[in-house]
Amino acid sequence: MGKHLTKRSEDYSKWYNELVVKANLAENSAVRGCMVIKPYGYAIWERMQEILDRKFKETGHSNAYFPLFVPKSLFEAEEKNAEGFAKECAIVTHYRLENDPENKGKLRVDTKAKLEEELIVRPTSEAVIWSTYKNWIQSYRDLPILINQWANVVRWEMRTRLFLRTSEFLWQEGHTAHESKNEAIDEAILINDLYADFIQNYLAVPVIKGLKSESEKFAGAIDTYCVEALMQDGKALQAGTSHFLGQNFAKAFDVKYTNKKGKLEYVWATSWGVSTRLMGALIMSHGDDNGLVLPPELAPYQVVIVPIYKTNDEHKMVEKVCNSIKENLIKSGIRVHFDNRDTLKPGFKFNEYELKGVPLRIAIGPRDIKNKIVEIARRDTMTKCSVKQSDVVKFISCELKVIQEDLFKNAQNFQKQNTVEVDNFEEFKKVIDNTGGFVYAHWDGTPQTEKIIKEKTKATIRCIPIISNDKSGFCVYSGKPSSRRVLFAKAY
RNA sequence: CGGGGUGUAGCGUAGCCCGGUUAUCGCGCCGCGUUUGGGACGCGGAGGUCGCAGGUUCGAAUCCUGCCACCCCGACCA
Repeated sequence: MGKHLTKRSEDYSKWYNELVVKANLAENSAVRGCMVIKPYGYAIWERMQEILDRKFKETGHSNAYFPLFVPKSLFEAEEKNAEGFAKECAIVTHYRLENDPENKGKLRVDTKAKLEEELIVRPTSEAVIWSTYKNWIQSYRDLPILINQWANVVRWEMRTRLFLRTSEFLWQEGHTAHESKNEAIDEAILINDLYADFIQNYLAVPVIKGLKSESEKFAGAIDTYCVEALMQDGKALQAGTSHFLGQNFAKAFDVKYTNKKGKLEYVWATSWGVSTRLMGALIMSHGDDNGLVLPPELAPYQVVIVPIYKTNDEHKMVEKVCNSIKENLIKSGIRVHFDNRDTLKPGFKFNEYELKGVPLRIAIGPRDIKNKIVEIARRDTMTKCSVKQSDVVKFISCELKVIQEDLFKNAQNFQKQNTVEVDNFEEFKKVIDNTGGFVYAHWDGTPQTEKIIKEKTKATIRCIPIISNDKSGFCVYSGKPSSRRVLFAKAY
């Protein structure tokens, strides 16, 4: 697989293989850039789903499911949205195959089965959802609608990249409808904050919250809020977005409600999402030369127990202690895996779980049993220590918290060390070209300047940060006045 | 779609320039035995449309033409 990866991700190929493989759908298939998510990789995604789902529900949202296919007429309704996604859509034009009389055993498209209206495979679900909401909303009493869906979407990207930009990806997309502008804006901000909290406290990846510039915002949005993370190679990754859609979709799909005064009004909307891209963020934030490093909050199993023995009798004895420790850990709510496979040597297992990023490893052999201790190894620091068997649960609960915090602190330090303020264009170019990272610079606020900077340096405005105590200054490129700095970086 | 490159076993590869027995090696896989506190070792074994199609030739993985797929750099993007 190595040869099919980019130069950079070749470094990661060792542990990509543990999580995910590039789909080999068919020989010479035109479907490119799809990925098969292996069980261990999927378990990580499930942890993300579990945590996010809980948070959505805590904030009043419910799950629902909408169709995969979007009739073209619906897709076209919101002009900017349609325009923005038009170039990356898969389109269903026929609904039947037939035997090919000239090519025995082969099938061909039945040209008689052409669809009246083409179906777009959803690149995002605003169109289907808003055409449905139209029928759900009549009165202010029907609002707000706070719905999330877990789904797959297809975006026919010209260039794909495992995790970060696959043709098909899994995500959640929230779509809400509100009575007032402010309520919708509050919702968009609430979710952006929720994403930041999730990514920082669970993935242990520090993010910068902000607003997208005019040219970077979502097609069809008034404002796009986002969280931006910095990867170890100095490139930025958009980790999540939350859009205030204004009344654009309500107008496009004619979604009106009667307010308390009996007057008809268009509803206000938001949409927001995070995707399997977050798994890429995880890999590129914490991974090291030995493989993946998972934050305990997210690890499918937080602890792995590896037994060590020579004889059958020793195996039985060790197994018994392992099982009892496993039970105790489970009782304390710790996710634990006891790897009792007897076809592999302990050393092999050590390496395997390091590759998989399991935060803590317990090794137990005859020697430990005699001394009533176990050996515990930390994945992130690669350090080992001995712990009394009676203290294992306490020690591990505590250590998991420490690892979670340390991972975040380390990533945060990295981000700080790779963030600079720059006041002239020469310096700006130098930083972007050499060290990469986040660059705070003044910008005159025009799309033209933004575009020129992108052309000259490949750096884009990642966001206009929400938190800023910046003084006014002069645009790093044009020298025109600027009220504040914005965040530039090369992005994935 | 523009520029560059690659395609040989499940994975990674040698061979290609300069055509010539049965296509190389490592990992992995299967069997037996010895091993087991940091990726074990020995012996034996299985596994190949050399990307596809055509051409040149007595003979093609190797040379030529076309096609396909993939990778890298651009435009696009979560």
